[in-house]
Amino acid sequence: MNTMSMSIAEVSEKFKLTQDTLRYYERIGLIPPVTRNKSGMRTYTEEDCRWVDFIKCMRQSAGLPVETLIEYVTLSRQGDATLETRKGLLTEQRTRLAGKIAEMTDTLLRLDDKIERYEQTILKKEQALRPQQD
Amino acid sequence: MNTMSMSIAEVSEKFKLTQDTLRYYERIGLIPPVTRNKSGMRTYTEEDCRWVDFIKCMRQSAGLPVETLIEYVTLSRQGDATLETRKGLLTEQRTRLAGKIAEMTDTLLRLDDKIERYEQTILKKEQALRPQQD
DNA sequence: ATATCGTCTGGAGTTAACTCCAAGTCAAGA
DNA sequence: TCTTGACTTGGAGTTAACTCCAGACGATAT
Repeated sequence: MNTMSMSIAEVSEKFKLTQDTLRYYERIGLIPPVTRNKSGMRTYTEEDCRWVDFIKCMRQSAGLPVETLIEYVTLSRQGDATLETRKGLLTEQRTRLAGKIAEMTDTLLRLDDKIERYEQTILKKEQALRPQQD
Repeated sequence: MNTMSMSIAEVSEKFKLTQDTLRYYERIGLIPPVTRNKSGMRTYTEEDCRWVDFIKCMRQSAGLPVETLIEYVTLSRQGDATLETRKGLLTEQRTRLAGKIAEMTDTLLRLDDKIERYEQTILKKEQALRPQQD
């Protein structure tokens, strides 16, 4: 079921995060408290899912530390007074991320170079092994 | 001193890795054994430094796990017979890295979007606070 | 000769981020 | 009513990658 609300098993499946990780994230305040049913079980609303998605993305792709994200979530729960602060936080992380991407792009070129040199070396080896042909 | 060989203090300074990390990397085989002087101290040759530089780059920028790099270094020390294997290993990591960069670029756009929305929200708030001025 | 400094080693300790587990609750089916 | 299965909690355990430390050694300065 996608509309209304999802069990922890469904959310785990959908976002490829273990149930343990989902509970852990909530426990440490990395995502806001998830909606519960009368027997205390988590029933993720769409809003809850958006948080899971956002946090997963910021952790796994952007690589932001858990602590920074807890700070962001805490600010969010304090309402409009923290809008500027939150924007500042995201902007700073955006800058970091852009820097990291640039650095990784350099590294990619360096790797390409190294691989290219391997190709040359291997080619030379092969030629040395059949000196009489062609 | 840059030509000939450098002490661990100099290498640490140059590559911004602590002496402990340099010794650790060598101990676990992440860089090949470093040249020593008669009293047993490390005296990094240019070749040693190139290893440090490469490994630092692959760890910190490409984010390759230590284990993978140990494998690469081990292969390197086995000579030309492992050229193909090493090239394959690097090629695989290149693909991973390219994927990661693509993913992070998506995330960057997503962050930009979110920041943009913050800007809109903040602007609206400001307008609401001074209703009489045009 | 002695003190200081930079370095050495082996091993223990730390940190971040999960990951696992035991014991308990709740709802549904046999 | 009993069992089964999905879920709950608090807390302990794990993993990767360092990071720190104590005790020893060798070269140089006093």
